[in-house]
Amino acid sequence: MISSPTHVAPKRTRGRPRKTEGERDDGNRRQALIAAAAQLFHRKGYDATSTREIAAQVGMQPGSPFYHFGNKQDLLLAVMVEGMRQAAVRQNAAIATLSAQKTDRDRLRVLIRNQFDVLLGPDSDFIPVMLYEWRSLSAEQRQTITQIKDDYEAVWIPVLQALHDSGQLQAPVGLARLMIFGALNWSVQWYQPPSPKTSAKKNQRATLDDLTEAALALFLRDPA
Amino acid sequence: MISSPTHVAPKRTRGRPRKTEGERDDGNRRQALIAAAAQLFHRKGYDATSTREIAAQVGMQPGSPFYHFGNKQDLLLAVMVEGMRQAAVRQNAAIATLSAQKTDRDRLRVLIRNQFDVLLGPDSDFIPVMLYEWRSLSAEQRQTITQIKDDYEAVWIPVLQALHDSGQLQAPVGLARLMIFGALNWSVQWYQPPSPKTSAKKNQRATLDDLTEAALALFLRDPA
DNA sequence: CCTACCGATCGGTAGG
DNA sequence: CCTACCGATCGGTAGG
Repeated sequence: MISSPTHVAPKRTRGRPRKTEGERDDGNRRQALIAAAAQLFHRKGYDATSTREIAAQVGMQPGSPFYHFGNKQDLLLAVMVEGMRQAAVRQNAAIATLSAQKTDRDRLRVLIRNQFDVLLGPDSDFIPVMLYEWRSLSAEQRQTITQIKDDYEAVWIPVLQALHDSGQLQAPVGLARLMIFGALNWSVQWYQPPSPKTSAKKNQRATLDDLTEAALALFLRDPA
Repeated sequence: MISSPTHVAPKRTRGRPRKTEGERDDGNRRQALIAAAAQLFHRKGYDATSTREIAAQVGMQPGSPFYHFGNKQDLLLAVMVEGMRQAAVRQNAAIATLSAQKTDRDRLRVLIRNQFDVLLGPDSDFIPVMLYEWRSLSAEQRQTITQIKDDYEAVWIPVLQALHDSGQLQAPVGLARLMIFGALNWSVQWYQPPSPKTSAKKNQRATLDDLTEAALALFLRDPA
């Protein structure tokens, strides 16, 4: 076997960060761009973030993101699609763990808790970008996201309907769903996680579990 | 009395729109800039709106807004301050009309209804800009808005506390307030007013009164 | 993916 | 408030 140049095992300590030669590089840089974009779009907003900043964050040159994405808008769409993919995976997993004898209230608890996790937990840059940069998408791109989001939210409908039928949820299901999502999604604007250092102190901030129980207490009545 | 030049009553049909000569012009152009900025910031976002567009909308030259405002950020702040001023005026007026024998539920209804009006009613560009362009303010400007907003929201606290004490509101008052505002504020993202033409038709959209009743049904239990 | 580059736009200013 | 202007930045591209 003729040794190819890639066998030389070059010790590159200079230059941009690159995958070791044997590694499959397929979507790796692309994923890095999406993650960097999500973080910057979340922190500074879409319009206020330059493609140069995103490139710099992953060690690329200013023009290089356009090798992976046709334009800046496509990168924004990729962030949102990736976020919804993760959210749906988590939501499906959370639902799957529910045993049959759980109550509808338990089901809603799981959905709400997962939503807070997606909004405020680790790796939670993607969904806030989707929620707050919707306006920057093209009409066609919005359709794409709308479809994905509708699928995600559809899981909530039967749970809310069951709660409505049993009298635990009084508002019309359609408006209730919109307002509940609003109450949860808005937490991105004000929630600050409890600092681990002062965890023993008195001025503890609310945990995601606290938020979940507060939401349930706010929306649901006791079962009849 | 010597006739001053302003008495000539010049018939200007050319040139930029100007106030008739006798009129006091003090903050008039400034107010026009604020209103135009509010509309454009609401529709396109702060970063995506150029000061040139704002100037054009009120018939000014590209550099002229900077005669009224030191920079673009100051104009954004002015939009928000004006919005909060209007919202506070309306809220105070709404509260003042409440007779003493009204229930706490009635009080909350009035507050929620006013909030929907401020968010979705006529001249409702200002508050959405405040809610969704917060990030674009400087740290100092945020303090200014925070104080005004705290005053506005303070009115809600005793009402929510009373409802909590009587068992109609079960969630902790602090978190309940944040989530209720979230549910209401989020309506900016999805609400579309009923079209007047098809008002007799079947596919009616919700009115602001509908939203208010749905919100009350969602948050409150029947009094004990 | 880098190099080198461009046209367009933008916030803001000097001077009247 | 207009005229005239500037420096900076930005999204994006050609060619390798």
